[in-house]
Amino acid sequence: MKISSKARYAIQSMLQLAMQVDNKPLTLADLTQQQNISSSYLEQLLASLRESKLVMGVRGPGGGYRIAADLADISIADILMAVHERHLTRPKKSSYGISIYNDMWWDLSESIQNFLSDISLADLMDREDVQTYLHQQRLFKDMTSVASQAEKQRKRA
Amino acid sequence: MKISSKARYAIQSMLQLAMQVDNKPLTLADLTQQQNISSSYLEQLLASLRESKLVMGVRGPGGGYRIAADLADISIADILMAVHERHLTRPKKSSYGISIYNDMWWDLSESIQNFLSDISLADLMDREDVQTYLHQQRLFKDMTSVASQAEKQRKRA
DNA sequence: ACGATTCCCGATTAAATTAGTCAAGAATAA
DNA sequence: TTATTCTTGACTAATTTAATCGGGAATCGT
Repeated sequence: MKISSKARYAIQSMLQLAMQVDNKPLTLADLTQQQNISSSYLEQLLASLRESKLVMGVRGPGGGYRIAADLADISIADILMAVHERHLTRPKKSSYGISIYNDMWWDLSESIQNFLSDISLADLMDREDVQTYLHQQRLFKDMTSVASQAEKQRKRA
Repeated sequence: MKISSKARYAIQSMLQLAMQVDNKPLTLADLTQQQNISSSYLEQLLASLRESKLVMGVRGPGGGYRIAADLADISIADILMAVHERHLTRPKKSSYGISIYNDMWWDLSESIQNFLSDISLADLMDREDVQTYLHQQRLFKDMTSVASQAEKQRKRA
């Protein structure tokens, strides 16, 4: 099965953002480093994600992009729709003469849609290795925050 | 969710073929009439489907295309793979340094793949309205075959 | 064997989408 | 204020999708 690389970039970016401890922003540069893609192109994709209110941009030093909604409320379908706009919708039943093949097609297409709508970012993160990874990140963050506290103490003295 | 129109054409064609009573061949012209698409383009898609052994061509008058396997053995994933070749495969775990985002991506991608592999043409046809339609087609065919028998009788006399 | 039908094959072109690049501007933290 | 970082828009290149054309090969009915 081929999924467009556009979709892959978008989803991978969302995953990276989703995994940030405390939803701390990631810069475009941060995001681009993981995937090998030009930053200006990824920027365009992020713009789409922003328009769809899936991420938000934070300007200035320390800024970047962060997730703009609850992880359980963002589905794979949402992400795909955000980046490849222009999605067709099922014609009204009334438009007469629509063939049975057409009906079958739309049914299929809707079940794919539903499947993808059922997978949230939260679901994807609910895996053992991911959780372990996140746990480590948090530990690391605590350590460094303790260290910086100590540092401030030291300077003050 | 956007599915490429290439995929849509392929799936719709397969559906049309699948619904033929007695797997009687449909010509390119028959297939193109339902969808609005150029016949030469559809021909290219059918060539891919043929290479993947999903359909077979029958030349000469009365010929056309017909399904080349059991309907229960042809999945949506098979059809998609046939028309957009060039499908990536998950990198070996050994290639070191592969990120956790990458793992998550491939897991997702595999679950989509599995989902699509689980939907066969037979499944899609297992719907009440489709069955009713097929039933009517068969009745019609019986009627006309009886009529043509009668016709032959008449000529012979 | 002939003629009509229909798939088969290759090359070529056009349109659409995806991917990448560049440059100037606006917000913000330190 | 200055460095950082997103924002915006326009433009180009590469790739994929869609369409077109022409001739060839198999097969059916007569």
